[in-house]
Amino acid sequence: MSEQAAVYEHLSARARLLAAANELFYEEGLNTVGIDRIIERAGVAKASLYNTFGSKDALVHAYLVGRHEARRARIIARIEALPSARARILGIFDEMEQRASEPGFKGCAFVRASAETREGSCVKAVCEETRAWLLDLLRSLAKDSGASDPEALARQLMVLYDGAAVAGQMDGDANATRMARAVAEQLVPG
Amino acid sequence: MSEQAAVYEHLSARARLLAAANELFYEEGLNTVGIDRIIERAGVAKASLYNTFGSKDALVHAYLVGRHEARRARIIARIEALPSARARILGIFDEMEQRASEPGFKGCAFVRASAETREGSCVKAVCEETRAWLLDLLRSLAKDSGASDPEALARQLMVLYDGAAVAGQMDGDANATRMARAVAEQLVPG
DNA sequence: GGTGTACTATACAGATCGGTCTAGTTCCAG
DNA sequence: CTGGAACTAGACCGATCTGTATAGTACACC
Repeated sequence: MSEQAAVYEHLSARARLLAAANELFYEEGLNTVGIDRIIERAGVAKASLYNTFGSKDALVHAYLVGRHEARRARIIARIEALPSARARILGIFDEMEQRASEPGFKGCAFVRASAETREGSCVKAVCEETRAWLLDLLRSLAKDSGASDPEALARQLMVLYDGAAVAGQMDGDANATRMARAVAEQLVPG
Repeated sequence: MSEQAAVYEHLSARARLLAAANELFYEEGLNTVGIDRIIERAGVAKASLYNTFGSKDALVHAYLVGRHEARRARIIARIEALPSARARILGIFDEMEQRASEPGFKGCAFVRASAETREGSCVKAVCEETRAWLLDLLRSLAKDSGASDPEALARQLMVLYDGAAVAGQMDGDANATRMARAVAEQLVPG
């Protein structure tokens, strides 16, 4: 068992594999990281990976589903107590700023994943799901905010959100998220 | 020579390799596409690739440098005749909208490339170069536009630009570029 | 005609890829 | 005590990867 693997000591093989995939796939890319690197970091036998997930593709899928659920949970936890639609919208950007400030932030996992998969991949479906969820949330909040054109506002906020993540990925700082938030403040009424 | 390769008929081996790399790397990713696929589409012998570029990494680098120069040329050609800083800023978004409307648009090549390379790669340098160029351009235009805080405006426009490209990549339409342009219209004075 | 350059075709090397298989260990439940 | 589930270690498979080496072709220039 590697040094890295010791961190996951008490977890099941499945959880350890997901934790390792979560780090390696996100940091270095789906195709750059091989099965061997993952099982080494997870401290798990190769047979366990194939018993649990069946294939690398399935592990990739599980990794992305986990990312989607984690982000959803973080955003909801962040904004649920906020008093207004406007505050909740800005809270979404605050949540990203927090993540972008942490070391190891590399942008949106779904954008990264979709950059290295062909058209018909199962990755695409998860990406669409998570984007649809976020757009729905923004649309709902835009409506509640009293915007004159909630649909357009939601899409503009989505562009800002995506742009902040990419700029964070490429430039390695959280400044872009503050810029995006500043623009959002101007766009959202109230 | 494959069917695809016939397109590049009159070009040198170097140009054909770059053209093939430009399609395949962009569409499917740096690590997904192997040398064999590239030389097949280029209709070129493997030895020619290694005589010309020396390694796959060097081909990747040349591909990205070509992308950078092509984009710079397109943007400059698009905005040079425009009458004001404001028009030139919006022209940058118009240029992207045009590209995003073409079939096969998959977002920013540099974002895609950086999503599948480790930290210390030579890809990083080209990405920084092209981003620095665009940010400089936006900063200069923001200053000329008479904005009260040109630096902040430039960075906000950069977020919008990045976001538009990503949304185009993920959603497969040019609508996001129009949304980004609409926000830019609000931000730039005049 | 002869020489060099640019190129092609293809076999090959060594590493690594995803994935399978066997054999053995640990440990809890009946 | 026994059986089964969960897991480990590692050999192994065929395919594919980047890169090299060999041998030969087409053509321009002197």
